[in-house]
Amino acid sequence: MTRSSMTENGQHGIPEATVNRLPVYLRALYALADRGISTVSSEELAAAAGVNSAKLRKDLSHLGSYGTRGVGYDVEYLVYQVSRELGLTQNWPVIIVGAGNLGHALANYGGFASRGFRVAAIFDSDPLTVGTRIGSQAVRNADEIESVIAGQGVSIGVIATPAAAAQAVCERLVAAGITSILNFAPVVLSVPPGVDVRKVDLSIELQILAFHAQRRAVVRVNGSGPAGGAPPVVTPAPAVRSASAVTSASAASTASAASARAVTT
Amino acid sequence: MTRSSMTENGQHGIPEATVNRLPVYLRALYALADRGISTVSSEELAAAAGVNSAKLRKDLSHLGSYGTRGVGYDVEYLVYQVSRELGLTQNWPVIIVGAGNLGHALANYGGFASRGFRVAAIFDSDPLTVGTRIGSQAVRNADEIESVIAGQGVSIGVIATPAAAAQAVCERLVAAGITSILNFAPVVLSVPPGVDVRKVDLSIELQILAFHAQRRAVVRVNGSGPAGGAPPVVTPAPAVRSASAVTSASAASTASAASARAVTT
DNA sequence: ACGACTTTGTGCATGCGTTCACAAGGGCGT
DNA sequence: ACGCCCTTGTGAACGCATGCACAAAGTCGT
Repeated sequence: MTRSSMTENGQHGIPEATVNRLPVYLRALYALADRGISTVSSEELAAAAGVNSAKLRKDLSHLGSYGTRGVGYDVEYLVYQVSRELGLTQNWPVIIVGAGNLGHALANYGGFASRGFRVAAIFDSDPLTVGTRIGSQAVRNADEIESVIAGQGVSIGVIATPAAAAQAVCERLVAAGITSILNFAPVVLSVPPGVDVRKVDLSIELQILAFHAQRRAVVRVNGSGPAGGAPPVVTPAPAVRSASAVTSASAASTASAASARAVTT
Repeated sequence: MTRSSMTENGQHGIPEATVNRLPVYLRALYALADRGISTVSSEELAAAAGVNSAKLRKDLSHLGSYGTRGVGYDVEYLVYQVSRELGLTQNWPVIIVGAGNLGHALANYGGFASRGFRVAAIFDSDPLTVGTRIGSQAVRNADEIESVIAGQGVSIGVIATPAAAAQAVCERLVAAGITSILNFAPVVLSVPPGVDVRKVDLSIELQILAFHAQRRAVVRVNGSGPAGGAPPVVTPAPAVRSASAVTSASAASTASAASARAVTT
């Protein structure tokens, strides 16, 4: 039955930007519920979620009219509605590929299995790592990836491998039926249409922060030096832009010289 | 809000969306350089970065005219220009607060210190953790946060603490002079204006993936059951929307109360 | 019972981001 | 030297997201 009256917004009507915020609202709602608060206004909830109240109301309006005018939203009821919209009323089995530092941390991450997700298995290809225990799980051999996916109906996979292995792992997961991938490896994964990829990348986030930090610093000093705290400037060699030697073969060797100081992963 | 405004395009006209993609381009450029490629067209680079070529050209045009028509971009030169724009020609000291599973993984993360960043220190408040070694660093007592920030001119901090401690740590970092924060704790940090916060949140990413996965599944089955792989449905209690007991304080503890109606997901 | 007050839900305007399509510009072959 | 061809850089149109401002709607006090 279509619960929506207007234009069948049940499936496709929710903007992507709204979907990206729903988990934030959900977390804020859980925090409110834990504090015993049963009703919340859009103003309060927006403050807790760090967004504009009008934006929050518009976001929630895409799910339906779940508020009460003059009062606000019932926390418990809204938790349920948002959870349902996000698909958290089922318990998604998730597999983690890569049991290194990061895979380890992920598997132990409490908030992981808490609401809507459970770690179905964690895999590694290193024979020395296979068999070690992480929390309640034992690290399984990568050979079993396909059977676990098929056997437990897994559709979400987390890639926590080195960058060099990520694309191959990705293709293997997709071939085995995974349609949603969370990628921690610093590479751009290419996937067939219909597969959803989200990436989490520490160094990208740091670089974005660095940009803004530099901008602040330059504005403060007005056009010259870096940050006020005076981190040492280590300007690398700026390549001279020659007008003629574009096709010169020496560029390749200088490129490898530049890459020599760059450690991959 | 804080965007361009002033007509001075010379430095600060770069849109936020572009800044967020520059690190991706930079990584793709490094990968090309490692393969000995010295010149790249916008089409090729865009493919490597997973974006539209027109978007890439417009993004790069905000940095200046660094391409050669009919040829493309010089990889090495563009690496330098993007790096400079991102502020990576200096070596940013970064501190990590929280030496748990995640802080451990972050401190060991190679790509961290490789390009433009170095771990100045990692802190924890647990006396049992303080003093243990992670890579080349020893975990330092949280008491030293302020002195390290001041002494080394640190302006970027990473919060890898439990959620409950994050806000307090954040305020402490800000008070000590940190202006850029990368937050891994699942809370919305509130900071004074002028401080830049980015968040990385595993469970939020998973929930967004779950939304799309559910949408795909529902579309495929057309309105009834969940995914084709048949993950077990564990529908939690839908809260009954009462018209009068809005102010009841018992709601929080009865979050797991039995459902009145079994909603088919 | 009724009016004043509170808060939701939303039309609308504005600004940003994306994409198309093409002119401008430079290299390369002849 | 000259014209063909390739690719960049960008003007312009379009679509999406944001935030304001207000009417609709429901509650609470009297």
